[in-house]
Amino acid sequence: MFKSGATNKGQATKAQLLEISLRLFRQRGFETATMREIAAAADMSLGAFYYYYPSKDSIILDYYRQVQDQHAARVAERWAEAADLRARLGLLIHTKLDILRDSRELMGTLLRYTGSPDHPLSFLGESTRGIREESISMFRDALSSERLPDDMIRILPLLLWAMQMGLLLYFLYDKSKAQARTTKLTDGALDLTVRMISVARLPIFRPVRKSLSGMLLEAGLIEG
Amino acid sequence: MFKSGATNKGQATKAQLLEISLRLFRQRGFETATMREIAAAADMSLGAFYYYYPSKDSIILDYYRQVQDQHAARVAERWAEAADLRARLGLLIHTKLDILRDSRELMGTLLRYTGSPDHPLSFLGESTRGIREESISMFRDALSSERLPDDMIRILPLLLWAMQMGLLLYFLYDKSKAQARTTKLTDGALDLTVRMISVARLPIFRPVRKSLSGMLLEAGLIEG
DNA sequence: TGTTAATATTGAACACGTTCAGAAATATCT
DNA sequence: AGATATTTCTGAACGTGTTCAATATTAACA
Repeated sequence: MFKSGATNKGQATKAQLLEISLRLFRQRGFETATMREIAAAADMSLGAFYYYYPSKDSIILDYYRQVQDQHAARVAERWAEAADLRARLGLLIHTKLDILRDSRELMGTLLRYTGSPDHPLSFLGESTRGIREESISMFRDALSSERLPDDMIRILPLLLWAMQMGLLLYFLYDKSKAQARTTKLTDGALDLTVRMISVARLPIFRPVRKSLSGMLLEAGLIEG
Repeated sequence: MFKSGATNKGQATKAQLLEISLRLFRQRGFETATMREIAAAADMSLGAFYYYYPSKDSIILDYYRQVQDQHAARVAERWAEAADLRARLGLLIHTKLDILRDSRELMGTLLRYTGSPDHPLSFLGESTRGIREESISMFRDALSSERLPDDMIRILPLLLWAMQMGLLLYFLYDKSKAQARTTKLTDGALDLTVRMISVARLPIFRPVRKSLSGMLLEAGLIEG
């Protein structure tokens, strides 16, 4: 399947099917929208659809890829405007929130197999490693112009990514208008974060940092 | 349904059905085990089973309840042995790991609807609030004998619970023998935690603590 | 061009979780 | 005991995601 170049006929229809599917998911809800509906909307038989996507859930994986690409693009656009660390972190997270705002249900669906490590669609599993690492790398980039001890450079991207995950979870459950509470929490968390970073950078905290980085290294959560 | 006393006939069979279901889930896997198999193992018709549990997933909710009760009981048993904060936190988390060790798949299933805030089985939703608060309260108890500033007393139980969640997630994905890596990570994290608690307690950190507790309060994550 | 290989599509079937009108069994009341 | 209400159970059906052998369509090659 799709052995020849990237601008394949097959890949084009697959991209089209992704659009149609996402539109239906947003209109009718992920559960409510049936595969038969999707196939009908795409003017093909039910079985034909399965030639492109192995399962209903697997469509969400491409959505995830789309979100990550969009995130990287939109952040790059405005990267120059962000003068300091605080601004860059704000740009990163607020942009992500904006992208996900109208698709929170889909984002939630993405978490469905987080508890199943071996499932091909596990959010923390192997199949999503690439996207995850791109996302973590964006935080690495945000830190790159700071003068920080090596251990912090290794630890912080993961920690910031984890914080973003926490905020996204809060975002998902946020019933306030336009998720205003999440916006506020994000800004508060980031203010605190940059303050804590400049404190943690002090030489007094070197032993603590060493313990932490040793621990995370041994756990395989960061690399040497 | 079940209008009379607690020692009802119906509740007894429901408890039996829970046992049978969990046994089958562990033996054959949650997905693989079918409702028809479960009903057959319980010597009743498929439809009859649905008189007791509204869905396959909902069985897991009772499992969650069972885990929490077992956790509270086992921790209470050995509470006296734990002399200081470090020991109490270790007892809490290691006991939980022990309880879940042979049912990691079931535990993962419990996370299935974490991304669906309004789903009746959402792990962070309303229907599980009671269990969740019991779990957080155990950390409050572990801290009760410490002399800590008020704000830390309010913040720490939530933070420790969140850390436990993180460790459980790591545990779920841990492929090392007997999940030894999780054990190690847990001990390292707890050592660091108690160190950080005694640092954060110092008056110099009062402003930071105030920001944090104000933020969490406004976010509705802790109570005034 | 004619033949072969790769790609794309079909439609019917399957297994699964779930629903439900109704029947049976059991408890409650007069 | 008989009548009535409540609890428990049945079996057949439904809609869903998914599979697959068979077929049509398109590309590659001689």
